[in-house]
Amino acid sequence: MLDVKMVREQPDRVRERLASRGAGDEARLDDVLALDEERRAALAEVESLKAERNRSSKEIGALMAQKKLEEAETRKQQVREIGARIAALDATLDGIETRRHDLLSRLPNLPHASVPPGRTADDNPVVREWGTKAEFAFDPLPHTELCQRLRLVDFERGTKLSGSGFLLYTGWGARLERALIQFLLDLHTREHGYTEVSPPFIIGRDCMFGVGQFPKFEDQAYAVREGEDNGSLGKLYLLPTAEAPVANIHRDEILAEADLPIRYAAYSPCFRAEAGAAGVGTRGMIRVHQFDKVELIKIVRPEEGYDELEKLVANAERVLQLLGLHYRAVLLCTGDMGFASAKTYDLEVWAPGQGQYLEVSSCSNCEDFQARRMALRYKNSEGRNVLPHILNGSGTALARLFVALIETHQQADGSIRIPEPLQPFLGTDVIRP
RNA sequence: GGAGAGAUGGCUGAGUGGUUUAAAGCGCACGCCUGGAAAGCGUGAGUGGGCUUAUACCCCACCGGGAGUUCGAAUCUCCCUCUCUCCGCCA
Repeated sequence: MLDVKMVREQPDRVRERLASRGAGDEARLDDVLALDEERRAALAEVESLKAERNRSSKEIGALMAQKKLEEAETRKQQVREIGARIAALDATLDGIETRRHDLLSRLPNLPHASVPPGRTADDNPVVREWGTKAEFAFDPLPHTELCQRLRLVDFERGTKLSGSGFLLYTGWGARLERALIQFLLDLHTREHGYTEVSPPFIIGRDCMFGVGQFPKFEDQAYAVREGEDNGSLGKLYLLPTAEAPVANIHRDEILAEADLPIRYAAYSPCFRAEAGAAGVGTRGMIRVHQFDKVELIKIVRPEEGYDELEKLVANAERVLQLLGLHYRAVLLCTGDMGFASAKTYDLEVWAPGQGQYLEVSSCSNCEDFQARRMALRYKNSEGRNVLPHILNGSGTALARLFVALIETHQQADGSIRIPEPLQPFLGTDVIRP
């Protein structure tokens, strides 16, 4: 959520930054400003009436103590009228505040000044490349073929169980998935200084609102029904990313400055309805309704936000380097960024069997956008409450990493060579048919 | 799932309709005292919003959340959530 005071004081800058996203959000800015103005006018009026009522009620108490009952009755009648006006104004004010909050909560974050202008993913500059595209003396197979030959994933039966977009990992495939999760968690906790947390996979609305998933992207979430028909549908949701619960761990708290920076690493499955994306790139494991991910979350002082973002990206890149996977880092342009983010790097790993790069990590600094939504603050050395920057990054998403891994390290005999750092976790150096 | 008890500031805990602008204690910060400390004494200290150059003053709201009664609600009524104890069920 944007700071209303900032919107009020720098409307032109806010308008320009919103416009740079190219989603037309700046069109709603005038409504926000008008509602804000209305709110403050109504607030001034109702507050002065309340002050008057408070004074009068106190006087009535004094009159009654002095047994001046008739005078007290007269005053009561007067205050009753004030009360009626307050009730009416409060109702008006409530409507204004609801509309203002709703509008404001649907406005995306402002892109940081260092974010390149652009409209689509084609405008994202590549900021870094590591390794080179794997060369093969044979025709590399796509992961779907590899999975079937090595019995790593049973696509048909996954679909039988839960519909398209759900995977049944089998044998070495299931074991590889588990090994990757453990490899990632150990890497980030032992070498990168993150504290491991394991959050609930079913979460409340407040978590979804806090990170900016709700109210705008409600149709993307799976809602959970508790029991048969007790009306609880919609209160709880399957998490779309561990970012949602983990970033909210300290919601509605005032941390000490010494608590920062906070760094969490969390494994979770991620559930995404992908409404409207049916039939687009749905083959195999590239786009699915459920995938595993290790997510990294940081809560830091604003002055350290962007240094921490660079470190976060480096932590995610380390994963791909250790697994010997060629990748590139791109900086998302203004038009391609997510709702809550002020600046985002994506890591795209090369998948030889696909002949394309796959997004396996997205690392963002959301600045204070989420902290404001969830009322997360820390007390600084001057005793003021400050909104920290909240960062999130995939470290990394698994189904696609799995794809890049087996496609990159496939060998002529149909086996998969396992990169050395992963071998202790999997218990083998090669997966054979 | 059933029965009971409870939710007040950083913590403990008083307050059951009006000087409560929420007592008191502990803890905290600063000052005095001291060679230094402890003790003692004094002062201060919550969150959000409005006004404002202001993190000054003043005003509004906040005693788990929401609705209601009243001139006036921490206090009375209703609903919800959560915590604790006991019972049942259960990986």
